[in-house]
Amino acid sequence: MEDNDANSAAEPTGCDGAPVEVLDEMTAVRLAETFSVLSDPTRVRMVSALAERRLCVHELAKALAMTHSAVSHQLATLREMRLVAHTKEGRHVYYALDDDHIGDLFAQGLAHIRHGMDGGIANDRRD
Amino acid sequence: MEDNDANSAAEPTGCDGAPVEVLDEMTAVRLAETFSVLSDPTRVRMVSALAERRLCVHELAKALAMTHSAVSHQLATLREMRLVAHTKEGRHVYYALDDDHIGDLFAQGLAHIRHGMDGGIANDRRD
DNA sequence: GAATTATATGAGCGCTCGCTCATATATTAT
DNA sequence: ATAATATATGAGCGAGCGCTCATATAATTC
Repeated sequence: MEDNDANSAAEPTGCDGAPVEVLDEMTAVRLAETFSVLSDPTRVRMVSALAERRLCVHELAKALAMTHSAVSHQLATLREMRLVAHTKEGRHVYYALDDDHIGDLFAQGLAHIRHGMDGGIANDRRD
Repeated sequence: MEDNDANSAAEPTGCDGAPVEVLDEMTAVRLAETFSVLSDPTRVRMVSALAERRLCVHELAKALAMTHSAVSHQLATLREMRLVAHTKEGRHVYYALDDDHIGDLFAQGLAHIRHGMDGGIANDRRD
């Protein structure tokens, strides 16, 4: 094995050459947590509904065709992440989006999906 | 509190009034799938590295301090989602980002996390 | 040829996640 | 007070995910 060459095997592309810069773990975790909010269809639809106007649990459950419990659990998660604000009025509790990141990411993701995407192929599903 | 009939109870805030617009299920699923890519710290760091330049599995594994197997599995997932392109050169396989959505979302999410919640410029990487 | 390097992949394990179910609490109506 | 409505929450289950381990394939070197 003549390791006199700069490369070991096939390409002079510097496979082990320059150091690779990777996002630090802490930031990666925080980013992942942020994106995790929209990584579930139910939460995506919740955010889409709450982006329109504030809603109580009952409305949300009805709109999403889900049980109150399931909706309440998801809202609790969003609340713990401080992404929604809740206001109690009578026996209703109204929830509203209270974080700009999520709204922005949702809007950008939606725009990307709805528009022509990268390659210019309008029709999808090709495998 | 004038029309005191079918309306349930507490608030005339239109709790059951106007219909709630929710994103359709198919779009919600596609959005969730897109965001799922960045919902894991490992993939976030992979994308951050691949956003810089193309890398082979070996480099990626080294940069992320992970086994080749784990990296290869994740790359397979990204490949199936058509988010990365792979090029075989000799015995190396180089991977590169091949989807604008992911890069954009990554950049925006990172900007939000780093700068609080302003417009979203910033294309800074680690260090 | 055999050995080494680079990557891919199936199986399996532990963990997390989202849901249902049951129950608890709070508010309003009767 | 009792009932009905509205929401919250713990427990638990099934599914999915990310990793490791073992093995397979391909290219390169000896």
